[in-house]
Amino acid sequence: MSYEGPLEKIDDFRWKIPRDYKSGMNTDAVIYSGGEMLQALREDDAPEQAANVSCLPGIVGNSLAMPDIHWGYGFPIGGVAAMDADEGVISPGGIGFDINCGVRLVRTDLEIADVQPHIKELISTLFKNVPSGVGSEGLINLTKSQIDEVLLEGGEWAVRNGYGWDEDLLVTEEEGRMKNADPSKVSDKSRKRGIPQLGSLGSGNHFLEVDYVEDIFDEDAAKAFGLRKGQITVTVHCGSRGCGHQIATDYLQVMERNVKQVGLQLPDRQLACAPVNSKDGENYFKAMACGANYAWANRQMILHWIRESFEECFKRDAENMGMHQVYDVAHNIAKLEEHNVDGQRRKVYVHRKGATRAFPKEHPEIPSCYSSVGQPVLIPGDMGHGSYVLVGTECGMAETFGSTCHGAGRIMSRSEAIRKFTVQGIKTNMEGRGIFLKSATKDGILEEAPDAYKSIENVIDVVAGAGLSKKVAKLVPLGVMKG
DNA sequence: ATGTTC
Repeated sequence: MSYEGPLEKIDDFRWKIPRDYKSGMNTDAVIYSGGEMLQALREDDAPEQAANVSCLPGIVGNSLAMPDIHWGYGFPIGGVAAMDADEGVISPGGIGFDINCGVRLVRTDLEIADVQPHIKELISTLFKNVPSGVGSEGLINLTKSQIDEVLLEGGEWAVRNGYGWDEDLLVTEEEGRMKNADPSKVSDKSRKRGIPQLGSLGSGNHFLEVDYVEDIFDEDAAKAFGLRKGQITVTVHCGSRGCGHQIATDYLQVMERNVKQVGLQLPDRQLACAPVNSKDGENYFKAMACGANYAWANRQMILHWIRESFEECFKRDAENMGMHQVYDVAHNIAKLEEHNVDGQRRKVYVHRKGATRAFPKEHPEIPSCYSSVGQPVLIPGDMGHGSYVLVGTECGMAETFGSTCHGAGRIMSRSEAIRKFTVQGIKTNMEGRGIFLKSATKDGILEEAPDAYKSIENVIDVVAGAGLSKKVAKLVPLGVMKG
């Protein structure tokens, strides 16, 4: 599938699909892209999906898409859409199946020379301590009342039960707990899938990575985030496992029924939605919050095992190694937020699907320790080329409801990658560049081959060039554990 | 992403 419609150049980084492109569009769609990514942009149907999103009732501002846009369920992955808090809709397809898929970054006081000689042992220890892979199960047995506590309290539950430090919550989006969560809106099927999987990494593009800080671009922000050149950091990328997936599946069914009942005309049935103030809409938002809380508890537990693994390997306390969390941010979520729109202050439900919140300095919802510089934004690249730390800007707040990209974005399907690459080829290539790789499965490596992804540099150049966020640091892997 | 087509 490819996109044949209009893509009007606004400037080097902004491309518009005007609202007269097709009937039913309420606003323009604006895609942030540029350079060699423009070719790939037209090669799948994602721009059409960005146009479709503008047909949803109550959309505020433009339908937006980040440079790592690619085809997704209903909404494009890389999409951002704000819906009016009184007259808008909420749509599970605008959040994604993996509710609160996100990234957590931990810093250390260790240097490359401390870790490089032990990287195989360290990755193997992480592998032993953090369950991973398709259908992977955690190391604890929750009761039904405990899973409800997890859904209600998120990261707070994990810290209260000994997984991590109180300070971790202060540097987690929403402090690790969405307050509107209501476990009674989550199905038993979702609980059943969630119970055994809490505290596991999962599969696909989820990973755990030991990196070093290769470069610093913004000294002030890096200093506030506790980052400096040559330092070892750890990144974890995962989400809400089968629990969030089931919540999305359950409510897509509910909302498809709703769309049919009220006779809402949509260009794609995968845009199934319900008014934010309807019972269905409210129930989904409460259940989505539970899925988000599950993911924060999950990443919190994994952080605990990361600290334990370092302690095991280096025979020092995590505190002594300075293993403080820098931040944890979601990139598949909807949030009720206040934004300035055409000079007016408005409450909107911001859908971010494969898009990362990026609030600027002095925003009341970011941790006070980062208030003078802005919110840390964590962008994983492919497993061979590392990740970026960015910081939110006023421009992003004004143009994209405080949002930016979420990663490199695939350019090759999983099946094509499995056909095209070999495990030995990928491993040899990565080891040649000093990166040790360990995975639960052979296909896990093949599907995530670095060359199956767009260049993270190109994606970052667009969001930085457009001013949606600012580069702070580049992290390069020494060791990768694939789910 | 996902008990990878309940």
